[in-house]
Parts: sequence; C-alpha cells; structure tokens
Amino acid sequence: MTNKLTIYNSLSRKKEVFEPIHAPHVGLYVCGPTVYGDAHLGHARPAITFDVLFRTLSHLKYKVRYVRNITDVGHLEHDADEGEDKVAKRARLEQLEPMEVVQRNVNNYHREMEALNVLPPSIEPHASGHIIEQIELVKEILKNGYAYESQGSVYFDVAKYNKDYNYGKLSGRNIEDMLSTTRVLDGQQEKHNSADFALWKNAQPEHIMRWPSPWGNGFPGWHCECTAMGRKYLGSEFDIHGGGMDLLFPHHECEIAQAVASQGHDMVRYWMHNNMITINGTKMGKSLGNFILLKEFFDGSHKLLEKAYSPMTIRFFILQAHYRSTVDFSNEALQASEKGLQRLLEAYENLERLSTTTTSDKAKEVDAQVAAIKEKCYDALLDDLNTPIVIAHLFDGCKLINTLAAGKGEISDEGLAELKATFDLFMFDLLGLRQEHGQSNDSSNEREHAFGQVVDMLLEQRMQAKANKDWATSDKIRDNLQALGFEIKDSKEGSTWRLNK
RNA sequence: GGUACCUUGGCCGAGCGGCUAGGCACUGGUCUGCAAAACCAGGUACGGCGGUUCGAAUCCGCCAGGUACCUCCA
Repeated sequence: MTNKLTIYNSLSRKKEVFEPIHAPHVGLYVCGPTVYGDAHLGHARPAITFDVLFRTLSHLKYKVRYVRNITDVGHLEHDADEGEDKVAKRARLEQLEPMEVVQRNVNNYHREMEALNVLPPSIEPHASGHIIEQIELVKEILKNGYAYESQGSVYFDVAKYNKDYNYGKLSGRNIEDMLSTTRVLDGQQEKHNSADFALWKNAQPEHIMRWPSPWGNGFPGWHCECTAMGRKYLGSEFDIHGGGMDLLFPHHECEIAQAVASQGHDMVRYWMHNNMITINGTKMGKSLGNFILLKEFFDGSHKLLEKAYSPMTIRFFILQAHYRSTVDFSNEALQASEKGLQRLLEAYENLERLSTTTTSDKAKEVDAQVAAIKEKCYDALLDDLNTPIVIAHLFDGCKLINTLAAGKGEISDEGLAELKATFDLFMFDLLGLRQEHGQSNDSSNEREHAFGQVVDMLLEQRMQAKANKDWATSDKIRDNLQALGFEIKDSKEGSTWRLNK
C-alpha cells in the first residue's frame, strides 16, 4: 500500500491528506453518549464510523490514543440555560442516584458496542470525573477576558471572542447577524447576549449534581468537558475530533472557541462528522421520539421492525453507506444487508474448501485478480473511509471464491493465501465484521453442537436415500428440515445446512 | 427567515468531466432426480429546464421537492 489516508475535514470542507502532528502517535477524540437512556440506532453510527477509523489508523501502524467520553453531567434538556440536567432528571423520575443511572446506561452501552464489535477506546473519561479540569478551563478563559461571571454562573463572551477570532468558522454561520439582532432583546438577563453559552452553571442546593467552584456551587457547561478532557489526554493540539453532524453547532463550535480562548490557538487539526440515520426520511432522534433502540433491533421488539436484526446486520447496513451520507432505515434495506452479509460470510467459509494448483496460466490470472481486489480495497478505505466501495470489492472477491468453489477456474497456493488474507484484513480486522455464533457461553455451544450433529445425521440418511434413488424419503427429510427453518444446500461433496432465523 | 446539504434503475446505495460500482429483488439459462445454493446472462438509471464543454449523473444558473443545523439530540 502506497497511498496515504485522506479524510474530509469539516473545517476546510475538503478532503485532506492525513498528516499526524506527532507521528507515529495519533490523538483521536470522539464525542460519546450522554448516558441518560438506552442507545439507539443513531448512536451506532459514530461508534462504528470511528471504530473503522481507529482500526484503520492502527493498521497503518500509528499508535492511536482514542478518547471517547461519557457525558454524565452538564447536558441540559431543552434550552441550554433553563433545562434540567438529563441525567439528574432521569434519576429523579426513577428515584435513583444519578450515578446509578449513569452506571446502568454505561453498562448497557458497553454491552451493545461489544455486540456491534466496536472496539473499546483507549480512554473513556467521564465528565463528572473531570470537574477540576473544567473549572481550570473556565478560569483560563475568564483570565483571558473571554468570559464573564453573572449570578454564580460563568458565560462565554461570544461577541468579545468574535472580535479577536472567528466564532462560526466550523459551522459556517455568520455570528455577527446573530449578535446584532439579539442584543436588543436582553439587558437584565444573566447573559449579555443570547449567543453566549454557559461555561459554569450555578446550581441551587436541591440540585443533586453540584460541585464547589470559585463562583459558587454548580456544574460545568456541556461544551467544557470535551475541551478539558481532550486537552488533558491528547494535549493542547491533537489530530482528529469526531462526532455526529448534529453536534457541529453549537457543541463543536463552542469547543473551538473555548480552546482558542483559553490557549490562544486551535486544539484540533481535523474535524470529522458522521451524518444522521433517518427513518422515513426524517432524522432519528430522542427528542423526536422516532428512534429505535439497539436492543430492540437485536430482539425485534419494536413495532416498526418486521423481525430481529443481528448486530452484524446493523453494522454492515451502516457500513454500506458512506459515513457522510444520510442513510435511511427500512426493513427492506436491512434485510438486503442481512442477505448480502450472509453471502460474504459464506464465501469466506468456502475459502476453506478451495483446492489449488501449482502452475497454470489461469491461476496466474486469478492471482492477479486477487491482488487487484486487495489494492482496490486499500484505495477505497484510505479514501475518506469509503466502506461501501470496500464492500463492493469484497463482493467481487466473493464471486471469485464461489466461481472457484463451483470448480471453474484455478488459483495458486499463494493466490489463495492472499485472498484469505484480504478477507481477514478488510472484512474482519478493518470493517470489523465477524461471524455470529449464537450464544458464546460453553454450555449452549455444547447444546448447539449436539443439535448440529443431529442435523448432520439426518442429512446423512438423506444421502443414503438419494443414493438409493428413494426421492420420497430424501425430499421428506429436506422438506421437514426446511419447515423447521433449515436451509439445505447440496453440492457434489455432500450437503451443508444453515439455520435461518 | 438565515446557513449548509440532498434528489441516481423496483428498493438500498457508490460516483467528484469520458471507462460495467456493488447489494437486495426480478427475468432467462447452466448445474441438479426435483429444488435450494452457486455460477452465467439480462434492464443503460441519474428531479425538471437551460448553459459551459469535443464530451456532464458529475461543473454553472434557474425551478421543483426534501433534509439538517440555527434550542437538547450521534
């Protein structure tokens, strides 16, 4: 592989060649979930997108420190200044400790990410565990004159900042219009300007989640955590910051402002944003109430789902679209993904059965095809993580394997090894797909194994019947197995089966 | 209202000025005792109207429709 990784930088709105600041080290920060509820399909997208990035960077021999935070404080509902803390609200409703809510949802999130084969990040810091760092950040911004204290809260002075720097450079909005139109409205409000955002919020004693600070008891503003924790673990300048497109404004814009206001220069080189998952053409979002939980996909319990979809189907479905495109949920699309993935995985299994030849022009041709597939997969992945193209080339490999398995064409030992290596690398290591084994605990594996042997036994009897041209018996066995959900595939070597869900 | 973005064959979804994307579904064929699976073949799609160009799904303009952000959201 000779090409370099290019990524689309939201800041420049262009694809750029990725050059780490301190090679071979790479700092990657991604906004993780606010843990006040279960993860839905929308959460899977950034997790999977940046998981592929993490895997790709690691494969390119970079030493990646991947930080994905847990927001467990400071994220308010509704209006950023009036709303209730999301976690605190949930705790109140369920009569739990806030940290009980946090722990439960973090546990669930981890379980679901594991099911999706999303690798754990290097560090997963909690906002609540970094109050001191956030207070320090606020102090620095105050000291530099880009914030003001007001009734126990501290607000970022957007107008002042915008005079010296450029507030809005990431989201591309012209903040001057906003500032001039809104200035008239307030005067006696806490904020000087409605565009200003909270760095620290005063909290009354009845508020459970509050910490002491130079400005009184309170809690940090939402945007502070990422700036403070990103800097703590990745340094005052690091490579990549990712997250969903909906966070671009205000969250990431504010992060930039906070970083620049505190340290005088940018903290992040490349900003990456994944697009949204839509449902009937509209964004899937908690506030819209049209979201489907990941666990509902896995067990098929949501009313919009025709059936359950496995975690790998979800992962494959997401990877079949480019991360910067919206992708629309539908049962039809999901089922298409399910079948496509199955086809790939079965082709991989067929690799085991291929025989090789040592010398043949035909084999050389096939070997060349294999090399081309590998090369194209690399090119696609390094081109801003174009996973749909990678998958398209894997399907080419899939066709090649099946053709060989059908006894047409030849492949050399080396070609076969290369083909397998290509699938191992791209399908499993980089795209992070995996074969799904029903249950992973041993006792059920034993049971499944025993059931499998029973099916094998039946198929053996069917082979006997076929050998005797006793079609009635052989068809009866096949039809009965099919009625139970088994798919039977015949070939010259014998029959194989698969249990369809 | 402001700012971005999107509109591709039955469905999903790549594409970034010329070369078959791919998957699912469908149709025909090969194989098979019959099926299934697999393989082969088949459909020349780019919202509309103009423009630039030897050449446009791809660039420009207008129009139509849609989405996102501007308030919490991955």
